[in-house]
Amino acid sequence: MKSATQSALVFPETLSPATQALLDRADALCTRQGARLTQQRREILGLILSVNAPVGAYDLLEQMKTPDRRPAPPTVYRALDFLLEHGLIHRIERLSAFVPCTHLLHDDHAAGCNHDHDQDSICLHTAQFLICRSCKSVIEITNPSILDAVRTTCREQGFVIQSSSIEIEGLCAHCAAHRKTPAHQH
Amino acid sequence: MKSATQSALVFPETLSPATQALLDRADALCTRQGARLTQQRREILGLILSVNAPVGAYDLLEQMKTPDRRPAPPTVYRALDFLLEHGLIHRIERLSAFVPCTHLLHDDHAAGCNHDHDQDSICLHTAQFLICRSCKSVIEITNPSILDAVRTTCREQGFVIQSSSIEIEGLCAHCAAHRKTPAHQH
DNA sequence: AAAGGTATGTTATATTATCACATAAGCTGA
DNA sequence: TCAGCTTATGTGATAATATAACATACCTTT
Repeated sequence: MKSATQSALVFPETLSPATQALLDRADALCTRQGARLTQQRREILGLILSVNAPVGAYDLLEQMKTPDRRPAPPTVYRALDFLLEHGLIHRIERLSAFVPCTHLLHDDHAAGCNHDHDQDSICLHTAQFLICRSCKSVIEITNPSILDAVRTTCREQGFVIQSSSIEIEGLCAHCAAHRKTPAHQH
Repeated sequence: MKSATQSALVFPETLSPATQALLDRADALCTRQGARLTQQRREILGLILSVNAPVGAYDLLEQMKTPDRRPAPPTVYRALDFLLEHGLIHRIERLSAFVPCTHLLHDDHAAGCNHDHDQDSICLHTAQFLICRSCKSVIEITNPSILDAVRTTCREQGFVIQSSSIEIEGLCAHCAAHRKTPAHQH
């Protein structure tokens, strides 16, 4: 009776060249920030990058096990903390799971900033997620108008943002289209 | 060695008349929705209302214990699920804790709608929280422009919102003012 | 090599949440 | 009223997520 979660995540045997390239990029970003993307952190980021879904800490832990090595939870959590702090991944609160930051994947100016902001130098690295309850997909969106509205409100209140999460659960376009529309109520 | 959390929440011995009034109001709201605010649910909502802070499930559990009665976790979680479904409380994901919905406390039109929305009949009962890391205060804000921005984005994407949470962590105005402003970095 | 910071290993345990199954309580219609 | 249904609760066990505390290793600078 394994204690692993029942989630059917598929981890590839080996990392794709594309993933390797992203890891190299992440490495460069860390270096630029005076931080070290150690082998272990790199491994864990690699696992997160190579699964097309949010991954739980214990999924990672399972995946890291070999006959030789049985890492304990702190190993994973420490790496996750590092990756979070350096803006390489996000935690999705509602799922207690982790995904790569889209900026690492797509942006050209990726993580130009250094992420320990205070005052009103809020960096755009704030995450917004659409979580589909049906197909479990999670997509990260970056909508400046949401962010602006949040910023404005905080400024009005004198509240200093350090981090924020915006998580929207529902049905993605695809799943919504493939369901009989349920009765409306109001 | 109690397993209770170390949080120093203060629960009053008895409920204030104001809290009682809110409970009656909640009761009426439930009735209107064809649901029953049973004695147990009422008790738990009462506890949440009477603490001026987010409360964890196990805090509630501790508080409910008497020499006669040792409720188990499902008792609390079932009541919390009910209260969430009926829009009487919110869960703060980042804290794994619960607070009353401000609409119950303040609004006149409180929870006029019935909360199992689909399609684009998104009800305003969506929560937005400012969480102070220093003093641990949590305030719920209701900013239509944030909500509008979220709604617009979702509509563009074809995403059907079922629920959402917006959680902003940082320093409240008071705490921000009482700190030496730390060095800026960018 | 010594010293100091950073990173990792390891054991134990804390904290949060759910499952599964039994019992009770409230509601409805004959 | 009571049989039968639905809803609510009790109870024991356990799952899933996360951290504390302390030891060891590793890396860099002197």
